[in-house]
Amino acid sequence: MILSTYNKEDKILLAVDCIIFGFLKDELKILLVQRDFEPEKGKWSLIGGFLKKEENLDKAAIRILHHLTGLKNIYMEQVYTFSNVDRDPAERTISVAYYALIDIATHDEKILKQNPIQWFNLKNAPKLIFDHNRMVEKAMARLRRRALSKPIGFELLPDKFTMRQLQKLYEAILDSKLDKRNFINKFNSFDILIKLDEKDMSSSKKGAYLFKFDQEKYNRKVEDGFNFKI
Amino acid sequence: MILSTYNKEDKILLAVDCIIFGFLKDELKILLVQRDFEPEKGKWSLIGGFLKKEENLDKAAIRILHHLTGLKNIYMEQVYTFSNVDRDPAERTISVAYYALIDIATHDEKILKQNPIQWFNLKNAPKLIFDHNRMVEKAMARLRRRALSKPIGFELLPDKFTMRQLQKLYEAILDSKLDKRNFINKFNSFDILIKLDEKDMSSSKKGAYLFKFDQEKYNRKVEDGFNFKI
DNA sequence: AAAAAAAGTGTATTTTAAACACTTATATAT
DNA sequence: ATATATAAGTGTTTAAAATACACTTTTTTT
Repeated sequence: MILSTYNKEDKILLAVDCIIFGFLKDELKILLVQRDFEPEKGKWSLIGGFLKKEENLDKAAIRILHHLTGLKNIYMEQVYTFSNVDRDPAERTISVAYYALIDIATHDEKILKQNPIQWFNLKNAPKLIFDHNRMVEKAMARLRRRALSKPIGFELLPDKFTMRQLQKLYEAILDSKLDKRNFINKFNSFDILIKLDEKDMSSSKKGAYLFKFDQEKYNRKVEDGFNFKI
Repeated sequence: MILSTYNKEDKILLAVDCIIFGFLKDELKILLVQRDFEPEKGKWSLIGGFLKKEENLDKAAIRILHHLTGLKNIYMEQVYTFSNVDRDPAERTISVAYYALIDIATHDEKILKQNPIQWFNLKNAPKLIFDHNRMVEKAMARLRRRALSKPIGFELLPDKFTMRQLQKLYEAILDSKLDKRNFINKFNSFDILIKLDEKDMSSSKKGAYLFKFDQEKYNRKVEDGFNFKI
């Protein structure tokens, strides 16, 4: 900051838009809202709102998500700040994109009480307003990078899940088929799973063992990172 | 964006701060400026300025860098947006950090004509104002990640450079010693270097062959990415 | 009793990373 | 002129990780 003093003329509205990813029935999903004010009223949009003067961006993202979905304690992370001059035709705004990861199975009732909000399969989501599709792409790239460098799943899966569900999650995020045995061997080498005595009978006759994450080891792995090569 | 219409009250000043990395004599450096206005006048700071209403952030970063250093066509990338409420004691501002990579040897004269600007070794740079040290850390983490996933060097080294210089650059960025033979073998496997007939005599009696990047192959590698394991 | 459907499991091969030390060229000092 | 000092240059062996790959188990349904 130099050669430029504070100039009121250049004050601007800052928006926060949330790319909310969920995972259900082997599909990555995204939570969208039907916009209820102009411009672009009625079109599908990311969930968003404006930063208030007395809060920081992380807090704004949490507030906006909570206000519109009732959800609390959700994993969120800042992705990128979008600033094209004409991105919002109504007013010069800049938007900071945040992404969130949600386990739909556990949280669904809460969300769907809210009305104009809806989950879409990422692959056939509608065209969004403004630069929101670019935001989704950028968040998706971030999610992919995250999946390759840290464990993912705790935020997106229910407490108990099968190996197959975990593999399908990775396949959805990385958009590629993985070998069942190699995936399990690899994931087991991270040593962050606890095998339960319980089985999930919903998807096969034999039943599939349920697993949960060892929270402490999981967190340590998130810190340390790893290298998941697909 | 929903349930919240545009509210003038929450307009805010957006700053752009630039973390400018350079490389000279086996050391990573950072370009800092002595702030010439209050608050914190006289203290060392990142180079920065405010976004104008009629430009986007990328353009603002380019303008600010050019205005303060005379430099053009410099590699810049957005890093993160910092928004703590009290980050700037004088006024509620939010700052978007950009990092830039500069080959000091080629550009130095231009920069140093400008007065209160100075290169510091990253390792013994002064304490900076506001949250600028956090910005540097975040940019450094980004630079490290970049070095592990894409070739780096074109932006930071002179056109012609020795293998040793390239290795020292990687060592500085990754903050670890690398084995000379393994580094060369690995880097050669990327097939982006052209060995010249020329030698650099400045650092040894024998002289070291100079290399340059094959621009096209380099760019392709930047696109495709790779996995550089240290 | 046979068929169908998903779960579960291990090994051999290939690729990649890591560890490691001597020779070469040349300027400078004796 | 000879010895010395300095950095450059160069390959191979070993260890670890990734990949490719197919059959058996369990249980329900017919």
